Amino acid sequence: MNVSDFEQRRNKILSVVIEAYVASAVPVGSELVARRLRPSVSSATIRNVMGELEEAGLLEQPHTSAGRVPTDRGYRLYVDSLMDVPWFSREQVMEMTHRLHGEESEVEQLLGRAGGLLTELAQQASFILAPTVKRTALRQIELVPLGVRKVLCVLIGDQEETYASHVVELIEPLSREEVLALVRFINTQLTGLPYRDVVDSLERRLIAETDSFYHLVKRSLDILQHALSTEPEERLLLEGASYIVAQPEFRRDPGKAHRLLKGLEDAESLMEQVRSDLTTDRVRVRIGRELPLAGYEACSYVAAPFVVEGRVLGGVGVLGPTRMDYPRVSALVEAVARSIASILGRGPAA
Amino acid sequence: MNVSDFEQRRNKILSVVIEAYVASAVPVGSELVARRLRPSVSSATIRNVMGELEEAGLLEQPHTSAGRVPTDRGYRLYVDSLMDVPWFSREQVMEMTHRLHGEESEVEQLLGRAGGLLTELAQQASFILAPTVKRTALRQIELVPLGVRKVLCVLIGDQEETYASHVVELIEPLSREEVLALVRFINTQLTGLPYRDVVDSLERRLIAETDSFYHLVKRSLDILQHALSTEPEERLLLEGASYIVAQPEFRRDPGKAHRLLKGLEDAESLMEQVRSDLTTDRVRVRIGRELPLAGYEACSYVAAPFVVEGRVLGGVGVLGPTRMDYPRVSALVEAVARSIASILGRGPAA
DNA sequence: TTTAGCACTCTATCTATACGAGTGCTAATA
DNA sequence: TATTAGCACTCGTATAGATAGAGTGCTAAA
Repeated sequence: MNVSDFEQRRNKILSVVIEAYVASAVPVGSELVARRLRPSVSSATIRNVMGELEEAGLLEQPHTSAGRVPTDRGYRLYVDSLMDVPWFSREQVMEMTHRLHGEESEVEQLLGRAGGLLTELAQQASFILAPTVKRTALRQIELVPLGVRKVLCVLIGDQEETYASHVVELIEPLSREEVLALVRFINTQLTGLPYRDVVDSLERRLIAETDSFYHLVKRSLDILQHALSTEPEERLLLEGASYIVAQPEFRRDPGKAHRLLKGLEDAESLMEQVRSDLTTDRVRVRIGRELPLAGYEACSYVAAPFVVEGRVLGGVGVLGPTRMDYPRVSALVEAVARSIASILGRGPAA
Repeated sequence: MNVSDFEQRRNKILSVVIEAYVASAVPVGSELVARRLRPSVSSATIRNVMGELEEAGLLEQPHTSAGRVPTDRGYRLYVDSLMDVPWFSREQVMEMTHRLHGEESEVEQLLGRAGGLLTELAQQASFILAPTVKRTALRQIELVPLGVRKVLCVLIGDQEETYASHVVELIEPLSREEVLALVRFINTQLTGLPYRDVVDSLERRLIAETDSFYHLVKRSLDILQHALSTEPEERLLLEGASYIVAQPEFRRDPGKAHRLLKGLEDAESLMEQVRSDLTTDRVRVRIGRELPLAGYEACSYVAAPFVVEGRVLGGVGVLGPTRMDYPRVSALVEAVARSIASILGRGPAA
């Protein structure tokens, strides 16, 4: 038996342990692994190998006389090189896409359905990182006067259906004519500018200009600054928190569940993490301690971006205990992300 | 001792039991009650009275040799006639109002802060029933063309800062001129109409009219129908789900927690319930089985509407186990509701 | 009417014990 | 040299019995 054969068997055994543990949530013993292994081997041999796997830091024992449980590193190896991600059939993908199309074709509703679908199919909590105007570029704005000192500022982004409205209170009254002038000014001078840079750009102009534009720039700045300051960079739609509590690991230790839910309440930090993970067009898996967020100690997520015309518009993901069916969930998350991308890409619900 | 004295003592004892149980989450025995009672009585007497209270269905024993626990009916009597709701000092109210005012003055942010405040002070989950355009009357609409067959429909309500935007896909292209005509038509012909009636009204006109208006009515109907169909009647902002899991009753029985979180996911039914409870300007308390919602078996909520100029704009509430500090939570919920109302009433953040 | 006293009930806790799952090691085996 | 049968050992879990303690309801006396 050469080295490669050795490796292969080790890996196979690791996979069996992980898959059995994922299915049962109970530490896996050598006997069970031996029974599952294709070329029949004795449990004693398995024990030796499992000992090695433990020394390698891929498995661990809850206590001396228990079976083995995968470590974060064990899952990592499995996810990176061992698991095979199932393929969904054309029909299944069609079915999913069909379910994502629904009565209402707005992006908001589409993402809501996607969350529901993920949660239902994965039987886990799911999250969706939804695009907001603020990450796009200014395509158009509209001002709707609501009173002399109050105006609704409608921001429209250059990507599919990104828009937002914000009420802005003004110190100085704003006349009808001024509104028209402002809209014209902004829609001619600032289009194409990323929303994030709009305020900076206006501030710079304010310093430079002293001419007749000054007033326009000043007022635009006032309004856009306020409108943009209340607009979040992203939104996180979370669904299926109840599934967290239902998992055996969290039932056994309600404190763990509490900490996770507590952590989830600070959506900000999860968003940050997910965003930084979704820069490429790939499924990302974060396992246990790889997630440096308070409360997520025993959790993993699988996330994938939806990419339209080369741009990452947002992402979807499934969140659960480290004991997660990574192959299945990965396939699921990727399929849903692709479905969303294809729906968004093809524009209006066909 | 006359009948009234009897009653008074019974009630006093019920109150003591409830307050002790709320504080400790442990069944309350006669000894403890005797020690707390002002005019010193023996535990034997208390036992007799507690026996009566049990017969009356206000207390119950988890098992023969345990102390007593309040029933839903016991809490109900306590809430209706026995508890005294604490008063917040002027300073405390100011402090709260101050915390509700924040950097951002939009209603959305205000309500978000209110939820955070409630959750933090009550150490329980809180919810907020937020007003939407759909429950107000049409004050103005604006149409922003996003493409030849796509338009952003901005709905503005006749109440403080109620508005919404929806993208509407059109079958037929829409020209600039048509947009102007439509906006003019809607903003002159339909203002003041409750949004709920807008579609009906247009449909009736569609049947009646065959003249030149027909086209306008038809297209308005198309757009408004789509825009309104995706607009919810209400929104429910839920916060502090983690506190639910932290409560001892739910820690002991994770299944209960799971059922409640599951129930919470269907925000629709909770909204319905809360809305129907908040028709008057009063704090409403729902105790245990009085909430006919699946999953809420061992839960109560305390809710209060925020009322501006005689109209119920929305509501706030605290949700937790039936073992809740009703006096404190009631005071809290009412104070927050009033604060919100006063901020909304006085218009822009003063 | 109240209360001291007491027997009774039931749970929670502890201990002891047995059980069994799973391990690691050793020695025999192919 | 790799594998495996065998076995002693460990340790968690399940079971049962004993104990303590909290709280009750009842009775009889004050």
